[in-house]
Amino acid sequence: MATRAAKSINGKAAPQALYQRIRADLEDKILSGRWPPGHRIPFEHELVETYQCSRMTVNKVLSGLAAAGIIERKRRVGSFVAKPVVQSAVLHIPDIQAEIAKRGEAYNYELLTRKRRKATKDDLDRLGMEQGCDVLVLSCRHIAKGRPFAYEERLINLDMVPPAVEIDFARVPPGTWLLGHVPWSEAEHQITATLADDDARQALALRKPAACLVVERRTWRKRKVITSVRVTYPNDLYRLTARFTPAGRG
Amino acid sequence: MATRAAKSINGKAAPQALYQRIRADLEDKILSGRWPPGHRIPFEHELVETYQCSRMTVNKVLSGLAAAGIIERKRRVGSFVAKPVVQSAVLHIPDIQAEIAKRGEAYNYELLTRKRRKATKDDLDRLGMEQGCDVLVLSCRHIAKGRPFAYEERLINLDMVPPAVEIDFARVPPGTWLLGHVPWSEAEHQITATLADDDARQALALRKPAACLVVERRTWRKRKVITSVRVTYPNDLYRLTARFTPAGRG
DNA sequence: GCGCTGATTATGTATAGACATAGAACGTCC
DNA sequence: GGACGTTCTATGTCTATACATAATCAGCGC
Repeated sequence: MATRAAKSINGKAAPQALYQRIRADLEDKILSGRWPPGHRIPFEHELVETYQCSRMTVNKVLSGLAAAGIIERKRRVGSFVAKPVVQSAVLHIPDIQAEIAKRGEAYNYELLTRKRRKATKDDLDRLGMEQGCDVLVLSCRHIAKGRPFAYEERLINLDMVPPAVEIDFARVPPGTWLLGHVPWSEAEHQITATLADDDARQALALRKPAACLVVERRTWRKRKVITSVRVTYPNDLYRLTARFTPAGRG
Repeated sequence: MATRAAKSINGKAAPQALYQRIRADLEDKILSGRWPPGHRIPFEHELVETYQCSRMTVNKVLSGLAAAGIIERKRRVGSFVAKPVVQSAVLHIPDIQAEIAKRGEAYNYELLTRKRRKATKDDLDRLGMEQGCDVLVLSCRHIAKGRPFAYEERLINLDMVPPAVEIDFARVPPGTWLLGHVPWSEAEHQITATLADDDARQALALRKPAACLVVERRTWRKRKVITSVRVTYPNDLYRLTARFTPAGRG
């Protein structure tokens, strides 16, 4: 079993070490959604059978996945795909609905516009894509204590998230739905301060120009963009906090 | 060697598993600064001697530390304490000087005020501390291409960083110096958009009120605050980006 | 039905031994 | 001196085995 070199598992390029290939294999099953959150991972002894290696090796893989928060393990019970993290401990720009609820304020949400179209050049720009795709274009606003709290403009890549077209986003905010249903592997935020543009000013019911915090986020799965969103917060209503520890030092 | 239970290494509470205690022990040596960046970690076989365990066990510890970015390992060479991350891959609010240099723009820096004092109530508030301490109070501005780029107000906890009092911050920006000389274990950012206050407006040479991005950061080592800084960027000159991947999914 | 007990089982931790491999150090040859 | 192989060694990976431990489950007595 110690022979290195090729021995491809399911036909993809072999990284090198056996345990890395096993890990890549399992991660792929999970991140691709084939094994959804809550799905039971085969027992260690089954994986030993599957990959024809020792238990120590699959144990190393599973321990690593658990440490990375991708799976959860319970003694005597088994290992399961972890629920997607609603809110990364790292960057606290979560689901706006949950955010407001946590503060104990009344939450309200309104879908302003919804359009499905082939991506325009501008859409592709915002998504950071080259190739065309179908997109769902949404704008909405979030209301806390009766006051407009955030204005959200979102693009969803329908090629990556076909089910999104079926969802009634007049009832459930797109961010909430996406967080709960679409696994992602990478995210990028850009944060700027600007004076609200006309759309935003209208949606936020701002009389005169005001400083706003603008958060633009793009989310990927496997190097393909899932969604791009720009959220505009009036200056006095939002405060973004990010707290972290250099990897693993907690 | 398989006897669990106590067996305290260096007299601190034993987490439980041997490899966890070894890890805690090494991490402590590193984060406390006793083993500074670049310091050579004992060879695996030496650690085996020290902790009286098998090489697999110390290997697991060292691999973990390497995965967490706390140490770097090189075959045939050894393991070394990693250089402090100048710029976390996670939150990109780095050294302003380096930032501007990377853009290839002319950089200039001016110390505006410097004061040493017993922390006032307000200072303690900004540091998030209860207990009094000595602080160094600095304000300065960063200039790119001849134009004020950022206004920085900083507090340094001199109890945590005594050498700071010796440094000539008219020559080297405090952020640059601190990043290079003081290890930290945790940081928190708060980001808001506001209209520049008077101090900031003057320092940034803004004629009229303008939307500014305000980044407040506090940095800790071992639960004690090292420094607190508030940086104000005129709206059109700065864009904060944060890119990340849920732990370990790279 | 209820609560206790003990068996079962998957994971958690640790071991010793083995071979692979990258890269530094050293020596050799031209 | 500089371009080469060779050796040496610390880390990288893997195995087979062992025992610990937590949680579940079945069986028992009442």
